[in-house]
Amino acid sequence: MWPMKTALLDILTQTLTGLYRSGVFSTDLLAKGITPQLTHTRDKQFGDLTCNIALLCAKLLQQNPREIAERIVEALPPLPMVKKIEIAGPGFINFYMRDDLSTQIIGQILSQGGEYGKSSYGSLERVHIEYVSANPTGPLHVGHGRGAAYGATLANILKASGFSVHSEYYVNDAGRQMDILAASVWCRYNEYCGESFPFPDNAYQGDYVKDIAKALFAKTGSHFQRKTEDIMAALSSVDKTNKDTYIDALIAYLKTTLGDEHYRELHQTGLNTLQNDIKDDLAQFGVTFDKWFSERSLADEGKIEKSLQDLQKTGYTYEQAGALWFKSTAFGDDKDRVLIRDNGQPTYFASDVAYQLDKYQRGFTKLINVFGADHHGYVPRLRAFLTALGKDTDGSFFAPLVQFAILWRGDEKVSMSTRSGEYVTLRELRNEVGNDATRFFYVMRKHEQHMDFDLTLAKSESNDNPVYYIQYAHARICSVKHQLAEKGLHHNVENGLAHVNLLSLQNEKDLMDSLGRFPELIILGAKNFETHGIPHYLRELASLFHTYYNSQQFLVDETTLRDARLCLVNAIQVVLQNGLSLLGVSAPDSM
RNA sequence: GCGCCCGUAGCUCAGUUGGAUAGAGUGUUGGCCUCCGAAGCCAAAGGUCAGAGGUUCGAAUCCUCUCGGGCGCACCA
Repeated sequence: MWPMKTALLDILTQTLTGLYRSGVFSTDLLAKGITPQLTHTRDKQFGDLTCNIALLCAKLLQQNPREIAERIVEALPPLPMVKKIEIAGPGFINFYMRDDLSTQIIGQILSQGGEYGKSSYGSLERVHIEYVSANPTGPLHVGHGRGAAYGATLANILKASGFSVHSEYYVNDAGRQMDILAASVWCRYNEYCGESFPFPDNAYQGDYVKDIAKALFAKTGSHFQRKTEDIMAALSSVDKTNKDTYIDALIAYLKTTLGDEHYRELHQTGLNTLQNDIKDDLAQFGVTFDKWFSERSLADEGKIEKSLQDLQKTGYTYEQAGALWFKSTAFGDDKDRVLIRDNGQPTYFASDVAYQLDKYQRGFTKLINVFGADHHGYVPRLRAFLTALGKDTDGSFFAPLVQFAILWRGDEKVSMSTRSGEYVTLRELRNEVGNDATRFFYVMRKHEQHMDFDLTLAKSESNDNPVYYIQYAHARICSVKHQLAEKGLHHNVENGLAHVNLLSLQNEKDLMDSLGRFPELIILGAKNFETHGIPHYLRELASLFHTYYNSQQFLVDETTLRDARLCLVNAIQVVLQNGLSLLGVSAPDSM
């Protein structure tokens, strides 16, 4: 159906131009930005495809919409794919497509197989997609999981739509949070050595910190140990009621007492352990990246300095109180932002400026930054500097926000706090619910929609999860094929394809219609950066199949009808597989 | 206080970018296995699209306000 639809749309567009040139229409609609649109009808009494262009331009042309529709229909060239055209209601133009058109889709799907659904819509445009990018200061939690599932699925959708996609995880391996992690590891390590120095409130509380400390001790012995009284003495002048200054003082003390080399080793141990853990976790979740991009490498390679120079050339920077500021308010941000702190250290924002510019310099023409919704306040300042540097003038920068998955344990909301270490990890969720259900569940909701994730329901009644419904349809198809072989029968595909016209039941027509919509569904997802259309579509397709299965026997005695039905069933299987594959969900033969 | 996201069936969510009678799942009620897998199918019931204005041929969708929920507002990342 899809190639026909675009072809018909082209013809409609040409017809409108023709009507303007020949003076029938007083206005060039296309020049006014009014373009025809073809949509699938919800009700078959209105045909297969419908166009509302006459209604849209009625005011502009100062004509009755039905009259306009008539002019358009009269001007259309002969359309071999169309059975009937009707003008209905206030002025809709309804197209009834030829019946054999929809049956052709079966042959197309069977010949394309795993390629069916893919298109060249993206024209191999180079897209950079960054997602997850969680700080390596602890294991991924269920909030990160949603971003991971969304980003990976979106990347798949973009690839299938003909974009050249490069995916990246930005590793925040520099900055204060990593120092706090290092300090946290060291405190646990020192405890392990037998010291009784109190663990700071705002250090990372999770048990994984203890594991890292233990491993560090096993590897290095008590080399990093410091006596409690020595630490107390060193920190005696620090205000212990202010958590932030206290932990910063502790970090400064560690850097001094351990020396550069050993501090780096401590720092690196925490980083490596957690990053590997995250990498492993995501790989098991079916989420992999083309590149893990190190924040620290930007500073090491002088890219921060370079991009700040570029930014300074724009004139939108200034110095105040010893710090370098970016005048982001000139571009709609709430307040100006610090680039270089008064202590000479670049901020996270400065790194990100360099990172985003680096993406452009690597030749990407479309940048997608998947953010957690709690970072939405960060987007205006990113847009601000891109605007200042003349990037994103063509709307090449996107920042889809993924809302939180709010966890519920029965009626109780699960509180999430990274610092306190009280949160459900992605790994726990995967182990209890399963990868398939987890991935499916995450992307079946619109990414900007808040999502309720009821753990007790997901765990105790996982059979109710819609992913099983779809997988069951696939397993049933496999089972039918198994039965076919057991009965000693053979599926003659050629014969079936030659007689797809036998598939004339309403249910069969609905199925073919649905199969034909798959490619444009993927493009729609790529256009809007939306993943939830695929799960909804697959559920609907599975539902149509289950209805079909219950109402008709596939393995009938009439060879030709059987061959034709099995062709349809095979086509359904292909689309189920292709669709599930986009979601990173398996299509099991049996369950 | 300011900004962003959201409010659709008892619950969880779709709604083809402003179109024709607002749809699914789940839950409730009642049916369907001598038959390719009952993790399935069929049917019934369930709505002032949070509320009030406005824009127009036409609004769940767009603009304003009100109410309610979530999240942000660092020289943290």
